[in-house]
Amino acid sequence: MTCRVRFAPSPTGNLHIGGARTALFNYLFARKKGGKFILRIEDTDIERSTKEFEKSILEGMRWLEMEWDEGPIYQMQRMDRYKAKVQELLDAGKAYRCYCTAQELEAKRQLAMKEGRKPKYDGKCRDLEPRNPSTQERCSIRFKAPTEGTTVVHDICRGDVSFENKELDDLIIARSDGTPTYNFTVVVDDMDMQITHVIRGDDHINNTPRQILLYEALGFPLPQFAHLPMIFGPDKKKLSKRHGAVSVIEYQEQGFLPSAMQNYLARLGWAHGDQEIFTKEELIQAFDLEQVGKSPSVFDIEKLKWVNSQHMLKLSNDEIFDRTVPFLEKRGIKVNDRTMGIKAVTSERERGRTFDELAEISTFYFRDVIEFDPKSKDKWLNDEGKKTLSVLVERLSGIEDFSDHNIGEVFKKLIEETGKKMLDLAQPCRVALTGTTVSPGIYEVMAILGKDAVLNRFKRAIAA
RNA sequence: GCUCCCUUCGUCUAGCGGUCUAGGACAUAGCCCUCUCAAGGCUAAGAUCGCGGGUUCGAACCCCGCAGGGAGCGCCA
Repeated sequence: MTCRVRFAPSPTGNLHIGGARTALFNYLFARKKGGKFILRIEDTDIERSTKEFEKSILEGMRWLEMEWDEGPIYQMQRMDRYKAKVQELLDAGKAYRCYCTAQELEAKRQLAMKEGRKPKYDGKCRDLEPRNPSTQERCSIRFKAPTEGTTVVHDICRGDVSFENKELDDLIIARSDGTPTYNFTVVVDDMDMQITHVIRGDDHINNTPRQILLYEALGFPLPQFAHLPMIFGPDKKKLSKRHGAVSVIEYQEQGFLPSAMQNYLARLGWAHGDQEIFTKEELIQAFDLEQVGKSPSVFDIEKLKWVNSQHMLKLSNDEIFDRTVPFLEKRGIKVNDRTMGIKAVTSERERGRTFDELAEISTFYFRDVIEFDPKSKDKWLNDEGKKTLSVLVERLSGIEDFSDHNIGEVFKKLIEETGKKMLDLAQPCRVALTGTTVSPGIYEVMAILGKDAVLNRFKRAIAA
């Protein structure tokens, strides 16, 4: 039987880091096994679901290159199917109508907590004589769960986890407005979609025994379960807005590569020996659910940046440039000369760990007027520095072919004549040209900028 | 409170009874390279394997307690 897995986000927020990792593991598993990866939108929370969030989730999926084979399937379009299944359980006596009000239930919950009991439904309506539903009295439908015995979850990642059925209560499968609830729809959907492996976050493990009971009541064979450990923020608390960027699209906006994000996310809770850097193909090849760890991991942006830099190193200069352009444009820079642009960005490529960083440090090439960093200016654009620049203006003007090599010759000659150190020549140039004391090799910078720009910037620095 | 789960350097992790005086990676520090900064190379520091008991000739790995952390306990998903 071919494997069928699904990712089932609810469109009540953007695709966040944790969701993306879950999606990725499903995706990798499906590809590795030659199975199907299905996308399902769990949009039954009408209050909070929006089309915008759904679009954003799909965008995130596409950005991370997790192509789905089927779907998206919308739960809202399957209402009739759920209702039919609820009726089936009702007819079989495996579910019953509950007339308790939400307020009543909430009061009982509070009381139970206060008294140190587990706040579960007391079964008040469980054995009520069935009333005539046509009276239109508001009621929810509850699943009649077994009160004794043990339900064992055979989990691929964590082994066997057992629950006493008496700890589980009669969960509501349909609200009083007739709409089905999560634990019920997941089961019906996974059954109908013939899901073979349910791979999801381990915040769902406590729901799993209930779902197993539902499978049994509905007379369906169980899928395999795999619960993935959570991803935490630096404070070891569940990742949330407080930790900054949680949504994957924000990482796209920060100039990370999809392949790097995949790589980093895959290594959270999973490892393949000592290997750190993986291509997508390598991930698919090496991925194994049984190797997934059990303990939660902390999301570390620094390591993500490093992984990203490693993936950037593999790109061609053209590709690096093309991916940097949007980030230059964000800074109001329009690159007219592509050849020059490629040279400029290439000269900086090892200095940026994301495309956003790369764009930032490359801007000086494209601005007509650069700003001097105050500290750098004080240190290097002093009388001595300006004198040096003046001499250079004179010497450099004489160069016809303004090349790396020829510029270097001028510097060497000047050093020979004056006995000055290279540092004392290079730094004033750097500040004059880039505004800071950090840049690629100074000959290279000059050659890329071109003679006119260099001389203009020198003159402006001397006058500053 | 109750139920379930987790626990190896600051962080991600390797380890699946002897090869562990615990390996790699990020971050940190230093050195090399060098016109600055990166990249790259080398080195250092950093984990009494949460704690306490067992089992065993032998335990990070198996068992039992304890502690800490997390998740769930919704007419949310």
